[in-house]
Amino acid sequence: MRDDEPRVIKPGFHAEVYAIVREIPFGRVATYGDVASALGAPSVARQVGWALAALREDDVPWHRVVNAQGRISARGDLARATLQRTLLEAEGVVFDALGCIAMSRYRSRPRPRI
DNA sequence: GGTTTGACCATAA
DNA sequence: CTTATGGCCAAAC
Repeated sequence: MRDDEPRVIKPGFHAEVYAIVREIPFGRVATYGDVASALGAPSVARQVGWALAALREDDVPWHRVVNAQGRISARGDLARATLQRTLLEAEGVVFDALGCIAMSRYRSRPRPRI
């Protein structure tokens, strides 16, 4: 094990986040706020993003999580943003000319975990 | 311990 | 359209 990288020793919050994200159906998306709400804390959207940024597992469909505008939020990481879009399109999710997803169609409300 | 940061959100200008 | 601001809270430093 390497300890030169941030690693989750004792998954607490992130484990919950990952559990929610894993529940998002194929071809559907959820917002950071939706995931946060499913955790019972609508205001922890930032931490959801933080948790996904720290994600190192490959069994979590992180690409199905977008921001409230239906756009990809990868900040400076362009490679990740491109990958996310590619993965979503592979699931049949369509982006418009502005790079937005029609949330009214694809949005999925995660089942509350509380 | 306090401070900073962040894949957010809503609102205002 | 862009930029700014306040709020939120976990993790990293």
